[in-house]
Amino acid sequence: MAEQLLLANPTNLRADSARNRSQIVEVARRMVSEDGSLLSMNAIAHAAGVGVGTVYRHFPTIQVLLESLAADSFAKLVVEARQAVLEADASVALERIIRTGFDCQMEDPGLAAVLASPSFECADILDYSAELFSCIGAIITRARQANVLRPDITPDDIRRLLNGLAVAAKDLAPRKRAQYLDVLLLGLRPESTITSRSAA
Amino acid sequence: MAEQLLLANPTNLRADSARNRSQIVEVARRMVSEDGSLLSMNAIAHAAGVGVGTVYRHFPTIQVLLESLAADSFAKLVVEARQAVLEADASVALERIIRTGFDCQMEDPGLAAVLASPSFECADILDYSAELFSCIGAIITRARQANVLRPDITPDDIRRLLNGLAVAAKDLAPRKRAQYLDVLLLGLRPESTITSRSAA
DNA sequence: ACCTGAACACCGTTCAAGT
DNA sequence: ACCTGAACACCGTTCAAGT
Repeated sequence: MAEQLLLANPTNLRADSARNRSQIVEVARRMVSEDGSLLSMNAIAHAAGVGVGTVYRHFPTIQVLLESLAADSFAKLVVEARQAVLEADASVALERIIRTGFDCQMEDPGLAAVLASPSFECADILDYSAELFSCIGAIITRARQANVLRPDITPDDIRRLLNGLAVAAKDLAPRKRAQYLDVLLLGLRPESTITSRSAA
Repeated sequence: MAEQLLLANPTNLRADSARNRSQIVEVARRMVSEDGSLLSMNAIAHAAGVGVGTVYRHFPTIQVLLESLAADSFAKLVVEARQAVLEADASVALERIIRTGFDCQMEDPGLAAVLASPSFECADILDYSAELFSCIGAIITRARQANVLRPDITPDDIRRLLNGLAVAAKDLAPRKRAQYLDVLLLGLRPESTITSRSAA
């Protein structure tokens, strides 16, 4: 009952198990950063000097592995989202949480992949997601009331649009990325608004 | 020398070859519409009652197969793009070509997949792409001069942003899709503009 | 010319057998 | 408890052998 399934960073592991686990994580992280995207359970096992079954023992599915690799980035995003909620100005809060979501995805493509997945399997990732959505919800409610956001936008819309923007901005220079983010931020403003902003 | 490689709709085929080819296309089209995305060469061959080698003879790679399936949609998009160029008003032309690009991708997810691919393999798809880019280029040049488009946007940006929007809008209701498109259209307008548009 | 399908090197995933 | 790796059912792709 008190057992926690699919925990990304379990504790109380046997010494060799913990060693294997960190080996696997290290190898997988290097593989995704090198190769771009595709990672294979068998290849990971081989590179980590471990049986395939050991990889599956720690990460019963590829989704779990991906979520585990992105857990730290996701936690960081949640921390930043909480700070955005505390922002006094509704418009600033909105821009900040969207900018943060975008930046975090650009820093860690693995996080972008996880945020794009239809559902989560790790318990802590589920928690992070709930927390993030709660922050987004609070901010866009305020933003709507302050008339700095289109009234038809939901937290899920923000998630989807950020995912789409991450796809569009993949492999582009920071300046281009900033332009794309600007396009989204401007487009999210309610209709019939005077937009006059200083160039970056 | 006069031989055309990787043609999507070759002519002058032997009778049985042509029959096989249309069988393969038919099966593949049904598979992508049913299953969503993944299609397997071996599965196609089996479902089409044909050897695997025959599938490879007609479509040397999956990319070629995908491009062949999307060729008609792509041609339609190019026709619409040409009409958008003829639009008198620069702003109307811009909105029209973007809307058309989005709508065509929504109608045929296979076209969206092809438009998202980093490079093309079929000769006619390359032609379509060049033509489409030419249309986009002409329109955004005009749009910039008319001050109805951010000056830093290139044709490739339009392509990327439309791809991203297609990802974001996947599986959503038409009304939501229209909202997302609105967000992009608004966001593409130059800064310091009064935006006052009637609700859809 | 075109077609066939066994064969190859890979996947993800499982599970009896070991320690 | 945990690990191993052969084994299974799949991939994409090739190519000798058939008609």
